Amino acid sequence: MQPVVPIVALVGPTAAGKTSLSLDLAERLGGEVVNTDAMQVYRGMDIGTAKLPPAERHGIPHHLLDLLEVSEPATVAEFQRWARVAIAGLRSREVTPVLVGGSALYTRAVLDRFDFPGTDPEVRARLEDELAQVGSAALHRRLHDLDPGAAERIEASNGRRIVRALEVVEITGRPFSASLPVQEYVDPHTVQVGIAIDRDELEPRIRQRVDAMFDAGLVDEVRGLLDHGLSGSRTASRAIGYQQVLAHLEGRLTLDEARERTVIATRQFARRQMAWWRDDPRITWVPYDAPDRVEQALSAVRAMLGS
RNA sequence: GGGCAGGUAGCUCAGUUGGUACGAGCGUCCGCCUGAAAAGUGGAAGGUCGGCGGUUCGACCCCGCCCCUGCCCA
Repeated sequence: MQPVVPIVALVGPTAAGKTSLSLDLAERLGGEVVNTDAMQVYRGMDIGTAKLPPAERHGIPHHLLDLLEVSEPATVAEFQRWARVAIAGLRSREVTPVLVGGSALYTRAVLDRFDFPGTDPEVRARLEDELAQVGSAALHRRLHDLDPGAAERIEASNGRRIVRALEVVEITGRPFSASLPVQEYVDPHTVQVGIAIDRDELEPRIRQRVDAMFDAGLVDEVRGLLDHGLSGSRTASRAIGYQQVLAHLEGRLTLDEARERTVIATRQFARRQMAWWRDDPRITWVPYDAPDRVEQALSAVRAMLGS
């Protein structure tokens, strides 16, 4: 009989200590790390994404890092495919995948039953063009005619989601499901461990981390990525820290403003992250500062395997 | 010491020729989220309008004094 190889996913807000716990978990489980961070997939985005340098990985292989050039757009659907392939590959070798990353949608897209309807660059481009021309309210009215259910759930001001809904309707001829799917793992042998930390405790850590990033040369990193097409990019240039430093390099923010805006954006991001996981009853939460947090996480894994 | 400008939401600022502050952006808080998700987006809370006194039926807006900030003159 084949042993069951679990899928372990570590979630939690930025700056809570996911990376360090992931190393411990992978070590104890004989696993390898699979990144689920939307921005760490970019080559050259290291300091600002808090990417663990190879020398500090304790010899544990890390997957799904450095896959894209900053000029290339990233998408969830594509990431979902990569991640599932990587996970399947590890499990076939009886290696436990330890997923780590702060991108909640990415993580759910990998673990849960998420089906992304296709996309069509031409349709998308045309709709985006229209959005710029007539505005989101007009497109929302059209969506209301074509797909009342979706229009109901999407704000008339959210051009992005309206465009995507119209695209799906046009391509598939079916309504767009404008809400998240049910929380259901693709593979039942999945465990999610969340790092719990109060926002009061997180705030100073975020500030510290941002300061450290700037001190470590974030501005130079961004300057270097300019040659690789960072500023024109659709996704990479929006990353927290990068976006603000870019604004500084373009003279729209002072260095101090860029740093402060980065702290604020990170704090807001952490809030959004927590909102994602708060309503997922499947997550086992361990306090960020619990001395035995590794043990707690491991027992969550054992509990799942034993059940 | 004198002159000028200014003191309105946590911050930066609008505004009312005297009739209950319509405020805005940012921040904060709460929510949404299926191919940009470190993205996008909805809602809410927050103000003794520098202080004291006066004029007036009524002042944040007028008058006086005072305090604070910036600039200029001495």
